[in-house]
Formats: sequence, structure tokens, C-alpha cells
Amino acid sequence: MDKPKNYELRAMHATLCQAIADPTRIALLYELGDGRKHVSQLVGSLQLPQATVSRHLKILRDRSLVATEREGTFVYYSLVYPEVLAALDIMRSVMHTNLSEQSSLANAIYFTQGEG
Amino acid sequence: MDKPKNYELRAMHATLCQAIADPTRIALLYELGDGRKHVSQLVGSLQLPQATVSRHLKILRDRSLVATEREGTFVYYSLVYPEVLAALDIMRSVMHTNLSEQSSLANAIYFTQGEG
DNA sequence: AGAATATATCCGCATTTCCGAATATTAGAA
DNA sequence: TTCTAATATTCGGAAATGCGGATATATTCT
Repeated sequence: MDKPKNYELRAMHATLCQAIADPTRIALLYELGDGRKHVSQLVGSLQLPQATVSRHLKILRDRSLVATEREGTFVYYSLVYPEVLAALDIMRSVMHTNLSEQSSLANAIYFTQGEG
Repeated sequence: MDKPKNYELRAMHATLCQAIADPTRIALLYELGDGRKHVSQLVGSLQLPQATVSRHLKILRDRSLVATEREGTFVYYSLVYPEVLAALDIMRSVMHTNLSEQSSLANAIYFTQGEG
């Protein structure tokens, strides 16, 4: 029993990565990077329907990326693993590098053709 | 023009994260962490149909996470941004922490009930 | 109990993603 | 050119995912 366990672990790894692979959830995670916030606050900052925000929060909660504390009628959400933001930052910097390299490439082609 | 641009960036960020949110692609990225490999080698190590491997490689290539060099009939793939593995490592360690905490919790419940 | 507020879940529908067999393309050898 | 090996792409269908209005649940206040 080695192959199946590796496969399962990889599937879980992917499931966890998938949790952070959505624009709304990325926004939620960065919002929570500032500290805990309740649902209404998150709805306010993301400007999305409450059902949408709750649905995404549930996805993060199911994967233990966020934790909840109820206070009266409010439910506060907070990051369980702030390192997740570091992972997101890496991917974001890769994206930016990519973007600038693409535009450099575009310029290179443009000027090369322009000069002939 | 600020909201729309932020939205676009977040969408791109998510698209990039989605590239790493699949078990096959995670396996591919870690395989390439050892150095460049051609498709047949990857098919050999992952034990998946060639079409499947090529399809996933295309997804990584489209997002510039891997680059290709042709040598004869072989096409070698390599990582463009090895930092991506660091991001994957973070998520993996979060997963492991989660797993051990879940089993601690399971034990705690088990023993608590056992002692009653 | 009844009203009000905050949050979670349900539902139907549209879109995306994945799979793998089959097929197309590419490069080198005969 | 024809054959062969390596890789890429296409196709149809199954499964997963996202959306947001409507509704359910939970908590507090009166």
C-alpha cells in the first residue's frame, strides 16, 4: 500500500489548491489577512451577494482554511493558515513576471518589425 | 479605471492557481522539479495515457508555467518558475498539518468518550 | 411568542473541466 | 516518398463548479 496512498495525498493536495483557485476566494483570503471579519463586512468589501460570499466561505471552511467564531448573530471568519497568503503571493508574482515578459516580448516584436 | 483592472488581475491570479489545482499537474510539476524531461518520460513516471499527459502539459504551457524545447521527435518540458514548487510545498504542508490535527481531534474524541 | 438581523443552505441552470479513444501532425530513418 | 516513433489535438459525454434568488436557520430584542 503505497501507490494508492500517494494518489490520495495528491488528490487532497489538489483539492486544497483548488480552494485558492477562484477569484472570489482569493479576495476573501486577502481580506482575512487583515484580521478576522464577519460575513457582512466581507459582503461589503467584495460587493457580492451574501449567498455567494457564504458559499465561498463554506468551501474554505470545509477545507479548514478558515475558522469561525459566532458572536451574537455575527459569525467571524479568520485565517487558520496565514502561510496560504504566502503561496498566493508567489503565484501572484509569477503572474506579474509573466505579464511584464509578455509585454517585453510584444515590444520586441513590434520594434523588430518596425525596423525591418 | 481601477475596479475592472483589479478584477482582471484577480481572475488571472485565479487562473494561474487553477493550473496547479489538479493532481496530474501537481505530479508533472514536481517531476519537472528534477530537471527537464520529455513527454514519454513523464508518461512513464505518471503511468497515464499519453493524451492525458499532453493535455495537462498544454494547460501548463498556456499559462507559461513550463517551456518546451524540441530535440528530434522529442519535446522536452521544463519549469519556467521553480518558485511554483514552493507555493505547492506550502499548500502541501498545510494539508499535512490539517491531517495530523484531524487525527489528533479524532483521538481526543475517542479517548474522551472511552473514559466517560 | 413575534419581529428583526445575520448567516447558511437549497434549487435549477449555465459553464467549465476532465477523461480517453481516435485522429492529426511532426521529425527522422529507410 | 513511405514507415515509424513521438507528440498534439479533436470529440462527445460525464462530473464538478459557479451563480444568485428564494428560503431556512439561528440569535437577539421586545
